[in-house]
This record gives sequence, C-alpha cells and structure tokens, in this order.
Amino acid sequence: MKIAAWNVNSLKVRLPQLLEWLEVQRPDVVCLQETKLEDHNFPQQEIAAAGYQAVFSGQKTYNGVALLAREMPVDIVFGNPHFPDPQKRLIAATVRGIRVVCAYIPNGQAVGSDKYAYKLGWLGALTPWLGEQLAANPQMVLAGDFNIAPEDRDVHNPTSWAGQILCSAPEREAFQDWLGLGLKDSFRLFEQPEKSFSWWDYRMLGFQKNQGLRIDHILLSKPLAARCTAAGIDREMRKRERPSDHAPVTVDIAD
DNA sequence: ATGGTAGCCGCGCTA
Repeated sequence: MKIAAWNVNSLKVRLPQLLEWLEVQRPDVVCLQETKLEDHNFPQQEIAAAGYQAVFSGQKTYNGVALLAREMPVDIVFGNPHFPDPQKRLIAATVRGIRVVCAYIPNGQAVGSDKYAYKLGWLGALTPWLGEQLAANPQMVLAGDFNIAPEDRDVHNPTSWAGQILCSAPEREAFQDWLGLGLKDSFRLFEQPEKSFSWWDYRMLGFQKNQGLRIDHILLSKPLAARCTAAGIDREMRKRERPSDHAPVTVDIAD
C-alpha cells in the first residue's frame, strides 16, 4: 500500500500533473494541500475517472485539503473539534482500516507575527486531538505540509534559518510532541541522501541550487511504521514545467 | 539591498 502527500499549490493548475502522477505511481491514498478551490469547483469527475474517491474541504484562493483513495473513505471528520477554524486545513478519514489525517499546517509567516500566534495555537490544539485519534485508531497516519523543518539536517542553510519561521523552537517542539505520542517520521526510518528536501522557494533558483527545506512529512503510528518498507520524496515532480513548489512525499506499507 | 516567483482574481495578499 502506497500513501502520499503533496502540496499542489492550486489543484486547478496542477490537475494534469496530478492525474499523470496518479497513473504512474498508483498510490492507494493521497493527501493534497493548498487545493485553493471551493468545494463546488473540485474536479471530482476527473479524479473519479482516474479511479479515486475524494473527500475535500476547500475555500477560495487559500488553503484547502483533499483526501483521495482507491477505496471509499469512511468516518470523515473536517477540522479539529478542539480548534474551531474557518481555514480549511484538516481532514481525517479511515481507509482500509487506517486512520488517515491530512493536514495543511499554517505557515506562520514570521516568528512573532499574528500568523505565528495562530500557528502555535493550531499546533497546540492538534496534539491532544492526535492523541485521541491514536487511542481510537492504533493504525494512524499524519500526512501533509507541516510547515516545520524538524531538524537542522532538514534545512539547506541551518545557520541563516536558525530560529526563523519553519525552524523555531516552539514549532520543532510541537513536532517532537507528536513523536512523543508514538508517531514515527517515516522518512527517517531509512537511510536517506544528505540535503533531502520537499520544498524549494520559487524565487532565487531555489530548486536549481537545492536551497530547500524538508517540511512535508508522513508520520506513522508504531504498528504502521513496523510495516513501512520505503519512504521517499518524488523530486522529479519539482523538475517539471510549471511545478508546485513542493514535491510529493510517499511511503510504502507492506500488506 | 529586505530583492526574487507563483497563484489567487486582484489591483495586495499569502506562501
């Protein structure tokens, strides 16, 4: 079973790439972020024709998440009940007995800003809810754009990013809290190349110079981590014409 | 020196 997460930065623009990628990679579950579409504009027909059920929660211009699966997701929840939020950033659903949480964690803009305070509130509210989800569903995945680089090795230039947004101590502590719940960073279950990133700024030739950060993650509960056979980042999608600024991240789970 | 690119449907905001 293959599970993936991809911040598409506009599903309208990236739909042709997504459909092609689904056909080639054949993932069983896909968590999408930054769809930037209201629900009535969601390309349900095209996704269905590709062989996927979709649940989605979107808004105009900003945010928006979707969960695609070959089998019908059940027990669907939109948003964190502990954190009422007009921004569409969270979907949870059960697919083939696995609780899948698709998250677009706030960016936070800059440490100390209003958006940073919102991010920290969002992170703080996620932890207890994840604990509840995990207690009810031992097989759980948290996948998406976390907007957190968990360690310095996840940052192209840790010195210039030290303490900055995506790297600040409170953000990293929230990530550690989720590991403390028993979740595993799937990417680090395996040996990986140095300077592996999932996001590169569109500006300043960020990708060409590999000036990126690893901020897109798939965390696995212990029973799933034990069955995980591979984890990776599909950099090829970032080399395309008109790419998303994020590459898809994937895991393989043995049946 | 606070730049730059992309996406939104807007004429700035967010990332």
